[in-house]
Amino acid sequence: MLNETLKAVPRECGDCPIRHRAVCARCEADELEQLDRIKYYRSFEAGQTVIWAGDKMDFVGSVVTGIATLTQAMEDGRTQMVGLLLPSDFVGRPGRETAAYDVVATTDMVMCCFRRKPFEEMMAVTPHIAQRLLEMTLDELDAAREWMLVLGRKTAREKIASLLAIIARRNASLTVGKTSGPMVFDLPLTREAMADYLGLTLETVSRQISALRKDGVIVLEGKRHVTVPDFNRLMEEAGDDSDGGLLA
Amino acid sequence: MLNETLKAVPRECGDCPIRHRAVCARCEADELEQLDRIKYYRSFEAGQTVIWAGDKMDFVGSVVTGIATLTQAMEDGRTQMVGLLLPSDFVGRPGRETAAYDVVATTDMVMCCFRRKPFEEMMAVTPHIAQRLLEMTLDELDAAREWMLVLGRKTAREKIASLLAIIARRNASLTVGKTSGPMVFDLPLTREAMADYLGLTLETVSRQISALRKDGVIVLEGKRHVTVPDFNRLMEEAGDDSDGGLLA
DNA sequence: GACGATCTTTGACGCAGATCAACCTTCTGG
DNA sequence: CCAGAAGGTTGATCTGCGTCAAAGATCGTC
Repeated sequence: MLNETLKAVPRECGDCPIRHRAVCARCEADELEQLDRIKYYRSFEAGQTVIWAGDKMDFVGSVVTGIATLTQAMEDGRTQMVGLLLPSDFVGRPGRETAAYDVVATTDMVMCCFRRKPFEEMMAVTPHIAQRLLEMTLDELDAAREWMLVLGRKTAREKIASLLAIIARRNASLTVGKTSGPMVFDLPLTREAMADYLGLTLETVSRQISALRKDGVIVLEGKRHVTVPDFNRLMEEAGDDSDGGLLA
Repeated sequence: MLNETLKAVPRECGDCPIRHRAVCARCEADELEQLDRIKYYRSFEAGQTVIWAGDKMDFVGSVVTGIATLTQAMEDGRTQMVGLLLPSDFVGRPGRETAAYDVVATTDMVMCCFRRKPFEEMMAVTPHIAQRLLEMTLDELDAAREWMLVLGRKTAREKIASLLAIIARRNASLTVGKTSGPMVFDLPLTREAMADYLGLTLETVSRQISALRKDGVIVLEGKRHVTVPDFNRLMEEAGDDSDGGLLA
């Protein structure tokens, strides 16, 4: 059965939490109105599959709240996460009929969906949307390339530290101010999902998290609640130069 | 000193080999004329660095002929290739001042460059360019995600087979027709560059290529000239499903 | 309050691939 | 012709992480 969050769906663009970051960020009032006509909200529960790779996909959309993952699987069951979708991230590709990846909600999630055909038509005549989508896609490409370095060249410990740094930094970007001092956040992923993200096994993930805890790089309360007393220390463990990669 | 190829630079858009595939693919005659005013050709010799990560970059452009690589390096020297630039591929990011990655020519190469500022201005008023760039960026993102599966989850043998399959398929897409029968091509990369592409050491690359040769998956003449007698066999070795990923 | 389900941790062991090292081939330049 | 550099191959050994296995923690359900 649906919980409270899931039922509180219908919204106006005016008070949308991702209004200024999503694909519609640059739209004017009249453009929002047009979008409004082709949009609808969908809710997903944690663990629910949004779409399977290969399925027909007749919508595109934005994550409004919650987190989803993009994963690719081999026939023998090996899987690799290829995208982590946070609020404001875009799902689907204009001009493509079928989904290229499995999309799974890892937390309860709300999406703002647009019917694909009308969205494509609108994109063709609304530069604001295409421009914003280009910008977002370029950012994603940068993130994917950063991730390729992690997958290809980093040790297990560095991989875990990199993931923690990415999550910590993202949370910091939401919590304005608070430049220094310990960072605190909850891991939105299971150990298995982290393993799929990093190209590791869940056992190795568990071991390396334990090791980082033992070495004082992080403090754990329960399995998911993390405190990072010294972010620079974490960055060193991740093998990144101190200034830090500046991906969104 | 420059060789013949390098000196044969100046061209007209009319007889440009990448006219229909590059960022200018959708441009009309008048738009080409505009582009012509801000464009210039640059030649690079094999091994030459086009730009270093972090350097100021006041142009963007397309690879016309030859091959370049995009690589990312860690402080301790570990490097990961994050992009392989073939003719028609775009270099640089509108709106970004500095290069994010090292770009190195691996063969003699010619680029068609545009001064960045005028190009950005033109993009803002020329939907054809922005649309084509979006399309190309989405394709690159797909390729990057395919690559993430390779880096994160495939064995050394599968990685090599995957790389060979990608190169073979690309060559096939240029050589029209010829649907079946053995595929023949030259490796555009050294063993070390392949290692950087695949997150391996050059020794492992060498060993796995030897193993694939011994098992009859490929036939080698010299170090670089490869024949693939049975492409489906190669795909199996790559761990991909037989239909084959359909990235450009 | 016992049960199963899901997630997590930890240990023992083995192997794929890294590391270290030697040597071969090809090419360029003096 | 020889020297040196660059690219490549192959062998011996080491090790980080995967694999297999067992058990703890937390949760919701009957």
